[in-house]
Amino acid sequence: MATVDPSLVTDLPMFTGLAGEDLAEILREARSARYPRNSDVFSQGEDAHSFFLLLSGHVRASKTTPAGEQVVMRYVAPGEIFGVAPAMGLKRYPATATAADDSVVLIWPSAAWPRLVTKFPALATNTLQAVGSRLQESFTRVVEMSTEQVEQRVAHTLVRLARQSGRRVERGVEIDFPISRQDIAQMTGTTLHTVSRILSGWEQAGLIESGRQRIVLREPDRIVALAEQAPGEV
Amino acid sequence: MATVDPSLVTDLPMFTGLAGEDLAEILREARSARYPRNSDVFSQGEDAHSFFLLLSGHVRASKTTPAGEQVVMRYVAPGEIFGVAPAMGLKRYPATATAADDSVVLIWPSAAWPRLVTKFPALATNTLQAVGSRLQESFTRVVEMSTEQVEQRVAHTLVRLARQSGRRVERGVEIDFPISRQDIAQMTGTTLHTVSRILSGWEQAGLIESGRQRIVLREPDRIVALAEQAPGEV
DNA sequence: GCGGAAGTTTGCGCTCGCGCAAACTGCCCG
DNA sequence: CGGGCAGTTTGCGCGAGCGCAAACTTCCGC
Repeated sequence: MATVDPSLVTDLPMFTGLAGEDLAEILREARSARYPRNSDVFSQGEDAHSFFLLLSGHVRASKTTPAGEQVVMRYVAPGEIFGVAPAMGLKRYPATATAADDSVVLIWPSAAWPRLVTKFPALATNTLQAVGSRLQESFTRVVEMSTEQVEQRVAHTLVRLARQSGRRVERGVEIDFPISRQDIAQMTGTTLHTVSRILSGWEQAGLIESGRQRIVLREPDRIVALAEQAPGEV
Repeated sequence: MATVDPSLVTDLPMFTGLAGEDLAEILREARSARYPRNSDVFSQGEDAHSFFLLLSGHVRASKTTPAGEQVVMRYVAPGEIFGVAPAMGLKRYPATATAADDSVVLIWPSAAWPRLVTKFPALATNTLQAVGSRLQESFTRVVEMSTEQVEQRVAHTLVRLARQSGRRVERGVEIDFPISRQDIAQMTGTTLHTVSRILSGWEQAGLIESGRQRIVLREPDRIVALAEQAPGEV
């Protein structure tokens, strides 16, 4: 397996303050792998043997409750690290990571973490920032779940997905990976039925255009408005 | 202002791997302050000038939505760090920290962080673990909000508070700081009315004993059972 | 010891969104 | 090209819990 070309990753936030030979040394410890759509990168509860960086594609992180229900925690976009359980002191992965689309990832063995972080303290700082911004996202989600109605939550979720992984398309912004009503339901704490009803409504109103696992925001601004307006205020 | 006695804090997770002169040096950069009950340590949106460690008392971290609603993110227990926005690369505090009870905190100026973390990389690692475990808690909360009914969420919340800040008392476990129905409502995404109804029910059933800003779990095991059982299963 | 403020309890009606059920449609695979 | 499956749409009825309103209780300051 060939070594990873540093030029692919130099500009990522994860490697801020690292370059040249340092970066090359870090990359030498990694291998890359391809995951076809719908395959698992790792599973909840599994021994946290590695940590990852997504090069291309999209990865869905989801948690399963004791009762067997699934909740989607986030979608990982290219350039982001994920499965950093070892750095947070966890022995097992707290969630399952599934390729939402064909994906290529870099993989470091967890055992390399202590050594790398000792030699390159910038890694700890950068990881801390990455984890910190995830904590903010998670807080935002708790706040939304606590205070917003379902329709508003769905709007917020679509806006976030579009910002993070939107692709400009003829008339609007398309979410750049296959995503089902069920997935959105599991991100917003509702049922696929309710999501379907809401999206149908928006499609009628010309706000979006959608199909099987595909959503195009035709009028992003009006979706943003839905996301931000107070519940009663129409 | 006297220097902080290292013996007070040596055993905290935050200072794992640090001792003697190193620890003393870190503490020399801090000052301590006392916050009376209901006073704010810092406010959401304020410039993140400092980061903190709680020595005694309890601090409530809450976020206010644009619409003016409050959501309680967590209660900080003694020994924990909080307000670590600077370490996560934030310029402003994302939440408001209020003393839930008379509290004593250590305060470091944010400006000291880069220097300290460079000189003592263990700080970054320890902070990463602290932030990581908060991320896990936050995820747990998202999952609960997504899949559980209100009664179950309240049960989970009380169990968590009792584990984190419970005090063994004559018959049961008392939550060790003043907490209102309103606070619990803001932690569980419901209204104080609903919380009041639920707690009244539990009090009738002998599961708890409660008063003004005071809750004693009489039968912790049965509350745990409520928290864990599937909604339908009675 | 009194008055008021803060916190808590309780009632009632209504609505959002779930649960259940069934039909529909685009896609993949044989 | 046809069968079947995965994903989606839609209808209908019901119930958890919210919104509003009002009474009650405990605590604190004066």
